[in-house]
Amino acid sequence: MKFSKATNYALHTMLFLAVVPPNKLIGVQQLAERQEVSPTYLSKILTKLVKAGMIESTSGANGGYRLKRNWEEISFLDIIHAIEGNASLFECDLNHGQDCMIQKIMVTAEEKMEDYLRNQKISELAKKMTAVL
Amino acid sequence: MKFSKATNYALHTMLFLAVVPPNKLIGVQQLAERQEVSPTYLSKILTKLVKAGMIESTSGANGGYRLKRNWEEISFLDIIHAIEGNASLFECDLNHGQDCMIQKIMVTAEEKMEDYLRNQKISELAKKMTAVL
DNA sequence: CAATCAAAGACTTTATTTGCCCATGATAAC
DNA sequence: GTTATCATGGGCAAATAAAGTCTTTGATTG
Ligand code: SF4
Ligand code: SF4
Repeated sequence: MKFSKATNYALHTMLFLAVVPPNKLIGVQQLAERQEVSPTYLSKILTKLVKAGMIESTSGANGGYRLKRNWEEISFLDIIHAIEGNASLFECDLNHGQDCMIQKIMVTAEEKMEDYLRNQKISELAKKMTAVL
Repeated sequence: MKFSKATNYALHTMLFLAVVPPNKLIGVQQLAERQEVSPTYLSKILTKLVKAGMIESTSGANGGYRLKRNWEEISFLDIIHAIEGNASLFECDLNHGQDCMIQKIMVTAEEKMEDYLRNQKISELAKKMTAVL
């Protein structure tokens, strides 16, 4: 029960892209260096973000990644789901019907966390961070 | 990022012990059968609960497990922490100081979930379940 | 066409979880 | 006291998941 490193990398990447000059293309190498992770591994994570429609990529020389138009609305939860999937944190094999109280409690607990993360937009965090500089 | 099966087993066991006649000793075999898990594995989980002070065990013939005196106060969160540990769900290698906004958001999110789970006592859930019978 | 860069698939390594086996120790019944 | 029962503990094996590597392909720039 831990967030994966992949999620960590995705959050940092998104935040970095949100702070950098808009529409500027950033290569995977530069992103990987900052986070001390191998470019090939980070590449896979970035591809997930592309498929989730959060960033777009440009191949070829001077290519790289940048945020998509709707990026202001992207939340922490969006990023986490893009990497970790949408499955529930709690699952049981013997499914005794939908009115199981244990499941209800566990699912509700997860939703408490998700409700908060859904309201944390990277755009707002980026604003706060640039204000500090 | 998922709750382990061990946590699942622990929750079910605690709830079962809360529904059963008080002070009655239940052996690991009976607990394991209900949950379709091997007794040997469940045994290790139960030992964790014993060490966490939530249940007590009696060796020898007719031995088994039962809840401890303060069991009415035990919450879902207590059980989860007993099994999964107390470490934060989000951790980064490069620790850039305690005022990192990413960490703050992730830790706060986790606390939202924990706040809810802390208020879900197994005693109250047991009450509701016996009311249904 | 040559250099650069993302995408994708196959693969290896590492870590964690889950589960089993067996020896040990405690307790009750006989 | 001997035997049956039951928890505890260590070590080990299998299964699963996470993390990371390598290599090929294909797109774009210049
Ligand atoms: S009691 Fe609820 S959580 Fe447990 S196995 Fe049945 S449905 Fe799943
Ligand atoms: S920015 Fe925050 S979360 Fe990221 S590595 Fe630094 S301290 Fe950790």
